[in-house]
Amino acid sequence: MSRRKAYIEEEVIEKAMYTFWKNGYKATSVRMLEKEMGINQFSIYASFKDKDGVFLKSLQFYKNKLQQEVLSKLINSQQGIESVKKYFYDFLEYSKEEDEFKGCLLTNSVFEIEDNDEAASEINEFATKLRNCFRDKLAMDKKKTKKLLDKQANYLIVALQGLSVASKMLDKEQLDDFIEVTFNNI
Amino acid sequence: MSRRKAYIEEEVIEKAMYTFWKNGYKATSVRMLEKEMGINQFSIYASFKDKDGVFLKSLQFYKNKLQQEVLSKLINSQQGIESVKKYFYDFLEYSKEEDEFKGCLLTNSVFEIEDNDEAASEINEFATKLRNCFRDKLAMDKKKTKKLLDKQANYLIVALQGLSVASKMLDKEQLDDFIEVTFNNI
DNA sequence: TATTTAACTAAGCATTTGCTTAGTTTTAAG
DNA sequence: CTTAAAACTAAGCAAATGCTTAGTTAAATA
Repeated sequence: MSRRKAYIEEEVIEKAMYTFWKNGYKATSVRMLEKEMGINQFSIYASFKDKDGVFLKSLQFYKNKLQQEVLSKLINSQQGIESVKKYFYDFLEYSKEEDEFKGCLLTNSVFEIEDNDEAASEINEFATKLRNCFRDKLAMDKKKTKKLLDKQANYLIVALQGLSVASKMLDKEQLDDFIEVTFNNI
Repeated sequence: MSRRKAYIEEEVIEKAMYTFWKNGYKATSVRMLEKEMGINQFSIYASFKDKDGVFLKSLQFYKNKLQQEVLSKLINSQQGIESVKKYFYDFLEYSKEEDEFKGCLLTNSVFEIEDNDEAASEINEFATKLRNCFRDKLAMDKKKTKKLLDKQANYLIVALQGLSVASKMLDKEQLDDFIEVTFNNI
């Protein structure tokens, strides 16, 4: 009855995601998205409503990818805290492209989502999932009080955010050192 | 011979700094600066050349303020690592205004300065100064190898960046916990 | 007091922003 | 083959962006 879409939404969202990841939300214009996604502005608005809609889908795409390629391996691992340490390294690998560190799209976006509650929810949701996972892993190793588990899980989350920011400025060795010290007393 | 300026540059830069701190570089328009600084656009351009010029001066103002109100007290303290821990708390106090946490202007700006080398230098300069200070404090407490001092000083820098990001999302208690665990590790 | 220099005001410039609309092409059902 | 619904193209909209310019006012010096 009607014409078919000439693009696959998930494919163009992946391209949008990389554009947002590279430049940030505000520095990415709809013209840039048009170019990078390879579709007309009209199609962008028809498929995703507005720029915020594209951004939200991009965050979700990133989140799912990070979930599948990094977090799920951590969750499925039988190891305790050592596998969280490995998560940190895997995340660092994941967060660079052609040796250009770009940090974590979710963490970077914390600075850009003041007027976008849905995006903020996406970010908090992943942080919570990660925190719970860290908590479980911490619980595997030693007997710890509930309070200490919470404290150390939060600590790991914030450390990861620091690592995300720092990956924009520091070299690999310095980041390695950070991870090592982070896990010394946990 | 000529008319006097109706404003003091340092005073209007302080106002600009708070505007950038609150909104970030890209989300701050020259019209907003005009309003917040209380002077005409022409005066902004006459005094500071362009928007980047205002931003750079704002970063320098922030840096000097942080230096005087937080870092210098750390440097002058006779205590060792405990005073670094206190620096973290002082920084958190410094980084909020009317209970609205805003993180660290320098750290926040890491995401906004891709085309501004001078601004990047300002940020790196302060990080280096801080790292050296941390290094000195760490050296006071115990005998440590040079390599370990470097490692732990870097660790504290990255932890501080994490704290800056996290201060936008977490509550006071969680941030307290982070600081506590951070210093268990060194 | 007259002159000269710089600081001011406010209007306006070209460009870019997010988004829309008018009109055309594709597709599948009737 | 006709029809109708949706996907396309490209031009264009109002508003916002960073920055400039033409013209006015203030003040220190001669």
